[in-house]
Amino acid sequence: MMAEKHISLTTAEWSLMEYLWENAPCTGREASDYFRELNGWSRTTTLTLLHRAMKKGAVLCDESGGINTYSPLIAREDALMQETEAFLSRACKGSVSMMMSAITKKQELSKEEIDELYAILRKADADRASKDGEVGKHD
Amino acid sequence: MMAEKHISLTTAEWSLMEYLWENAPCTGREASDYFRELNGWSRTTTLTLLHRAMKKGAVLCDESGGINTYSPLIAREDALMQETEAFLSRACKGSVSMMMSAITKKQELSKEEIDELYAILRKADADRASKDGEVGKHD
DNA sequence: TGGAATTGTCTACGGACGTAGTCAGATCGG
DNA sequence: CCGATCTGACTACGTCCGTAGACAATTCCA
Repeated sequence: MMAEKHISLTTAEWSLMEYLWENAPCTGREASDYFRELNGWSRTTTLTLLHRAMKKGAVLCDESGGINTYSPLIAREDALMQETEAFLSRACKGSVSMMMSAITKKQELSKEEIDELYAILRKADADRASKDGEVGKHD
Repeated sequence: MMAEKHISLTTAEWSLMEYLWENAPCTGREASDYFRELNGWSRTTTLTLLHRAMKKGAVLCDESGGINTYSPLIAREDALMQETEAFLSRACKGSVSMMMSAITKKQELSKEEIDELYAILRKADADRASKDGEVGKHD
């Protein structure tokens, strides 16, 4: 398997990628129209971002037709994991609980969110247990 | 209380602050020695970082003695919350669970970590519940 | 007290980023 | 086929960041 390159996205690039992830292959025009609406970016700003993302290997450009179309080359999940890792090591000494602690202090989590988090944890726990061959049980 | 300014720290600054948070008031010499060991930074690099952090309002410099001493002006917790917020909105559309999901997929959480996370969640849950019940208690 | 060592300030430089203008080449409507 | 558009590549510029050298000011030892 290819060695997943470490591609780190800037804030503007996250915005861009977010659009690409949801709007499959799109033309520069479509993207720039969207971001003109959303952020007031000029057409070339969007194009520049698109190019830089290509250079980073985050975006693919199909030049076959008369008009280029762009698509994401990396999965949202991968980008997010990479970003999360960077964040954790930069600000939390790699400690997940330290971060969660900060989050729960800062934000009012809704009951739904808390429930979701429990579910995620249970799954993580199960995965860990099965891997270790243990029988972990939490609820 | 004063309106906590939004101070965002760069990676190098996090490193610096981390040192300050643990080594109370320290001299430039102490800090630069530490970072020369740790990262190979030259003395002026550390000093520059210290100054920039001061300009941002993250660090305080006491110039009373013959030698300046530096201390953090912001709490680790505050910096972390601000950073977390930025991260959440940049890469997770503000969704905590999306982030946790990414984390659990990426890292192998240890049993201890998972337990800690449960504890944090339970506390958040309790806080939320009590708040819904007893309205009107603010300081 | 004078030179040596320490400390502090100022300036710098390359690269990344956000933002965007310019202009040439491709394309479309008539 | 030709001008009006649209598209894309290239260049630009101010700012931040990581990194650090140069040099001035201060302090210390003999």
